[in-house]
Amino acid sequence: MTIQTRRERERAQREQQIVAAARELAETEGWEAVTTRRLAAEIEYSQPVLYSHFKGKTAIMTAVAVQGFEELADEVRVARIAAHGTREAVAAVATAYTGFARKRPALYDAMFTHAVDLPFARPDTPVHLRNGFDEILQAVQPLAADDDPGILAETFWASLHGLAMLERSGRLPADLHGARLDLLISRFAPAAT
Amino acid sequence: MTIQTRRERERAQREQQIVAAARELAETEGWEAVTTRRLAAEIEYSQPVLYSHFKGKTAIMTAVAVQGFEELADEVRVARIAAHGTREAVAAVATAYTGFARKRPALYDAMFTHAVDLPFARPDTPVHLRNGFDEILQAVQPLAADDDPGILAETFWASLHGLAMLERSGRLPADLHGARLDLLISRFAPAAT
DNA sequence: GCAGATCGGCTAGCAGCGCTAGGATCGGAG
DNA sequence: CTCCGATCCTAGCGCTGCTAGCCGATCTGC
Repeated sequence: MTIQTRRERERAQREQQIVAAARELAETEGWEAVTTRRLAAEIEYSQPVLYSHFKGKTAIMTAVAVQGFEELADEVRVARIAAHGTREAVAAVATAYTGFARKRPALYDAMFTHAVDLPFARPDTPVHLRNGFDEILQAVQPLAADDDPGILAETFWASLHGLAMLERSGRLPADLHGARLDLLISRFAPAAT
Repeated sequence: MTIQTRRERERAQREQQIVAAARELAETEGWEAVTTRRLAAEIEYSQPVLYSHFKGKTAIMTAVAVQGFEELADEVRVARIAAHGTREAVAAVATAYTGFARKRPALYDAMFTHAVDLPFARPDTPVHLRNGFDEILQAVQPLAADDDPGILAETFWASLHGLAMLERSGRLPADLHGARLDLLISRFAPAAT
């Protein structure tokens, strides 16, 4: 009994090690440096061990992405709660969101460019994946007026995501990030609100 | 002389063949199916021939992406010119842009997810890459008010890109695309303009 | 306490990838 | 006719994700 629980604990630990190693490697050297051999060396086990934990490499990347969604939601929540007033909350959320994307590009990539088959926009969407969206929803809800708050949140989210992506790939000059954010907020939360 | 020109012509043709084959393969089976071997078989030459035309596989993908930028700019231009009034032009541009992304997902991916090292947002950005942006700029310019039109166009572009990407990966329900687009336009081009 | 089943992790290898070295072949020039 | 240069191919390198099959350690039943 105890032996078995110890084994399960060790196994769970190792699984976390794998995810952590993948994340760290991706964040320091980019996802193209994350190979199953490299990962195996990092956790000091042989390569096939990875496959007793995950179905494949993409499953490992998905696990990293899920971590990312949790952290992103946390950071956005903290920023939103600290802000006073609707417009400030929206601005705080926007800044936190794009800041996260800029601060952790590899993680953000795992979440939005790679792990494509996560169950989003479905009734069974796990809470971890919904939380980030809910933060945006909370922030922009007062601005909905006649519009559906959900649609509004989706659209605002998409705008933030688009900014993050285009800036990250150098398609938009990075130094004007603040100006773009200001403009976006001015269009969604006009004047004094 | 004539022989040499014939050779050059054939060579240019073959180069176009390669790009066309890469694009078609990507659009029908996805980019993961586009391998240099597959490509070589498609043009009925051996694999190393590809490398006498392009520096590597990514260069081929970049060539496909450039084609995409030209076509996207064309489609957006046609839509914008056909529209009357500022708001209608903005709506037309938005619909054409997101429609292109939905109609040609592989091509759009090559343009924005893969070919990362295209010279954007720099003084020497080639016209092909600027044209699409300029169409957006033309459309939204009248809405700038006190804001910089360039910043406005960048932000609007980012919103469209974000919508396209999130919808494509199933992170936003596809059937509400129109509602999101309407809302976005209502925020950038309010009421009767 | 010991034989047999079970499980966990390893070594080795497969098919496929992007890319390249080196040789054959073929056309034009002297 | 011979040589030379360009063109294209075969073969192969080092890497990838992934898997088959073995082997030792541990757990189970007698």
